[in-house]
Amino acid sequence: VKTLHPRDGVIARHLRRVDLFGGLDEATLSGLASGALLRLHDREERLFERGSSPFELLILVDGAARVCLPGPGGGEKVIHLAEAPCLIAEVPVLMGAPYPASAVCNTPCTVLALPRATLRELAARNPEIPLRLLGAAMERMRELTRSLAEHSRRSARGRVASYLLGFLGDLNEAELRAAKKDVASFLGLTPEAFSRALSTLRAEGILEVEGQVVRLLDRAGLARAFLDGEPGGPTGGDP
Amino acid sequence: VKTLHPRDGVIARHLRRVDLFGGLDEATLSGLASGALLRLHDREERLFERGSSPFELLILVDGAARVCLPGPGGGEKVIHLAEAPCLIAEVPVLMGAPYPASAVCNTPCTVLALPRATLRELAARNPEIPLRLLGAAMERMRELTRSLAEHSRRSARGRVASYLLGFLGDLNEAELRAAKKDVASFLGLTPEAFSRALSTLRAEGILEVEGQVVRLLDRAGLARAFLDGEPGGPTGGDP
DNA sequence: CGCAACGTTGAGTGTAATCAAGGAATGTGG
DNA sequence: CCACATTCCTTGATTACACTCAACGTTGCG
Repeated sequence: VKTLHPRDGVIARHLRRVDLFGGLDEATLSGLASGALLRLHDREERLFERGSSPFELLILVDGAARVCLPGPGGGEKVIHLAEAPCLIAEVPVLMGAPYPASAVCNTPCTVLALPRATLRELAARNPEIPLRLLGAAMERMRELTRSLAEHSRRSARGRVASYLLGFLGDLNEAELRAAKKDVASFLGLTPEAFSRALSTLRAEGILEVEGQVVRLLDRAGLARAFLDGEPGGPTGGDP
Repeated sequence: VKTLHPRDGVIARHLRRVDLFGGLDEATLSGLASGALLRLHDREERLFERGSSPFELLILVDGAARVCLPGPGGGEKVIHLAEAPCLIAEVPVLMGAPYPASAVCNTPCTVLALPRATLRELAARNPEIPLRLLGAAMERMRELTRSLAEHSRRSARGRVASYLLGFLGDLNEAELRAAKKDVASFLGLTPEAFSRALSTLRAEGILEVEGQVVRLLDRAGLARAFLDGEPGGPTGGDP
């Protein structure tokens, strides 16, 4: 870990990139900036530990991290893949409750840390802030329920296709900012099963994989794979 | 649906049974009570629909319900089993965001509905309230992450054991307040797999099942079943 | 009194986990 | 700069588990 002390303008610029703070006025932003710390973390460094108490709001401004629960056999189950710019574990910091999971850097990460005291002070002056944090929490929740439903899908193929569709968005090329084994864990698969699913999709000419870069060749094909294993197929209605 | 208009005292008494409102002062409670509606729902009636916007906070004061996402083949995937007394979907109502899932009564339900306007008004006067709601949201989140991790467990046996341990708590007899097929769905299993898992545990003398009533005979045995299929078993350390 | 939904059991199949091995990539120390 | 170690990724063979399909007993409801 390495803490930087750049001019305030730098921090404010980082803050503006985060959706959460995008629309705030200059005064509030500089207030946030002056209370914040900028830190650099190496790969595999831990941002926080499950069970410990948060004393600052973490904002990932650059890099990627994974949020995971300790698995039974010493392994870990990834429950969230975070990519900058985003907030991490905003709910615990608001509540003062212990972290429900641990976070580890997948790449070198630039993190903005906002002490609870500063956050509360600013929240008191600007009621917009807690509402936005709550909104972020809501988003996280939606994502978790989606993951949960997704895990009930039968085929590995379908789950991988679903993930890639959400991951690629409108682009037809993107980089997995996590080890494949971690993506596999996130999807509730073994690394082998994930690798095989990718191989199949590649063999079908649907995509190309080069290291961590995924290139989409046939969006319709991926959409078809996504529907794989759906019992009823497209449900038209009951006669 | 049937709306009741009991004396205020009745509603306040219901409110006090909910953890969320347990510690509030009389004035606040009666304020809440006067703004609330008491409703009775039949079995299989829907409390709210995925996608629609919440205009009131729902408090389940009696009965049980399931929260579910529409499955692909017309089926449904249960993501939460709610038992009175508890709050339902507190985050959407706070944010004004659409419900991420639907809720259906498993049994006849008594529900207290608190309009958003009333809730906000009270929240403004008593800052304790939004904090408590946030706490409830936090709890829900913790549960979701737990479920997610649980779904990665290999064996149906282990998942069922895990669920029962949490479900029974300190008691050694409790009633599933949901159809077995819904519990199965919640656990990410088919009804058949769930039934078989229960059969196995019963055959081993670990528990008895009578309709929806589960009686625990061998807590240590259930704990052993819970550890079933753990790759490393109890990890002592590396030589 | 039938109808429908649920729950249980049986038999067969398929998919993903497991075990095993080799190759590629990354990072460390001489 | 190169040997070495470690981790990750991939592929193959095998197995085990849960899903599917099917039949039957039961319960509750119209």
